[in-house]
Amino acid sequence: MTSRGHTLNLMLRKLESRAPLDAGDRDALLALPFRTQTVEPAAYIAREGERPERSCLIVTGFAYRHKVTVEGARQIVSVHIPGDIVDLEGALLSVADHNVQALTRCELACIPREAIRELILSHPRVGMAMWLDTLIDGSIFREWVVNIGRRDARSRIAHLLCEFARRLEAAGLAAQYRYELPMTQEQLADATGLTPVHVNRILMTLSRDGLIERKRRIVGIPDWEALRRVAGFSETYLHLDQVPRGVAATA
Amino acid sequence: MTSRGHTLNLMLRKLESRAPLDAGDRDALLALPFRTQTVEPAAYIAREGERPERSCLIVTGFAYRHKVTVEGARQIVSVHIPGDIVDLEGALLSVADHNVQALTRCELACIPREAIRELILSHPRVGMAMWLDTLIDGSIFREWVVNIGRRDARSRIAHLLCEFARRLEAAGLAAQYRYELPMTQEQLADATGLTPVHVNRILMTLSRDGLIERKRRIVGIPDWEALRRVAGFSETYLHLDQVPRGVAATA
DNA sequence: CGGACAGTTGATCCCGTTCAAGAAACGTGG
DNA sequence: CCACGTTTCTTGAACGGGATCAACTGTCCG
Repeated sequence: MTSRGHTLNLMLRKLESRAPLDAGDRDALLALPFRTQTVEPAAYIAREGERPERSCLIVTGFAYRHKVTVEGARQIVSVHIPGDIVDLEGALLSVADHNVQALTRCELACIPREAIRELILSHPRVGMAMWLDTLIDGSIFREWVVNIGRRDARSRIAHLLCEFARRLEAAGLAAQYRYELPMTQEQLADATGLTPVHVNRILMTLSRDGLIERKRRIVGIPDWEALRRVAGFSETYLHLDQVPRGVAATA
Repeated sequence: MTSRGHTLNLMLRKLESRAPLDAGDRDALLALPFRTQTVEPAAYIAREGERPERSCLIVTGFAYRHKVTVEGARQIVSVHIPGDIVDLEGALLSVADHNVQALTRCELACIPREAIRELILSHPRVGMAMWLDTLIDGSIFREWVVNIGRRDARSRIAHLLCEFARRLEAAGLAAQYRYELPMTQEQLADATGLTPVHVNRILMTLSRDGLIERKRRIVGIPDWEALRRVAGFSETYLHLDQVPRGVAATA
């Protein structure tokens, strides 16, 4: 009972930050059927080519999405943090076009795709919030295209670290530009389109230049403005400001 | 013949191919207020940082979305063809995170954001179709991240050419792997994260190897299977299976 | 006919890769 | 608690794909 409410509250808060919902929307959302599930690091949450049957809310832990080319090279296309809904595409697309894998041990709340479809048909404001969530996802993908396509290795890695800082902070999981990033350098390489060796060298120089501090996988940013400048980072694309306005909801 | 109904029929057909609509949905969609507009090549359709007030359906012509880094490098993040709805994010996001620019002369049908919001709240199935459209957009972005991050220049360009072939064919704008691609080599470079010079060299070798045929900006693919293999192309990510045949058959 | 822009080609350079090997850190099980 | 295999990180040396710089050749169009 309490755990039920608690778990989906995370999703409710996320969606409400994207678009205003009324009491009926909230109740319907919290009444969604779901199954909690704990997966180990590196476990697959979804596989390319499979027919998805559910969408997952990350309650705790980190996950990432990736694709593998025919030559066997892996590219990570996004990293997800607690509160994110991964595989929302599972609700509407008939076949998964990428893999979702756990980065750390994750607690997930899995919701059957039919339940989501019914919810958005009966409560269009919830659908609107989910759509908005997908739009923001898309915005982040676009920035990743720019990051990988047009920034050199140093800016590229700095940009990734800036993005995590702001997203984790917005989710209440980081403060004062210090956070845990549970990714190996190989995974960072796969996220930035570089090699692990080069990622290592760049991290070294960033540390040496006082732009970041590293203790194991804790990242600290002593001078945000300096790192931001190196990265060419501007957080507009994260749409964190998404103030609920305009879409009138009667509470 | 640019009657009201005719123009929006293109959008109706697009959305109907993504999710089933009923008669009421159709009528409401066709009753959307819109303004047709013709823009010249290179004209801006939307600008980063602006507050979007409308979304645009491309009736004829090509357009692309891009971002510019602080160092001035440009990255094209997507290319759009007739029937595509660009800037659907304009309906929900409060600030545009990228530019949209015309590639050729374009006829657009511009719909005010408020009208779209009202439509999806009153007709959730339409909202669902638009959401699905956004999800497929996202899938294409992911593939671009992989393309730019993990494929070498030759595969990268081959992949882009394969993608255009399939998308244009699905829209009824290409047949037998022959189509017009109204992009300069500089724009191809900006789309693939390469330099114009290198794009030129790669196109040369692709021609020399009989993988493509070029006459001005007409691209022909004499041996689809061969180019597909060079590109490592698999069309799952385009989710064309959700699209019935002949979507753009404006007979 | 001339000016502008797109495409082509050559020469050279450099950022990031590749290959290789050692050093930490991290579990395990004894 | 330590011994030990495994993964991750680190560093060096050499290579190469694509960038850069620069010049030339169409081709379109007024």
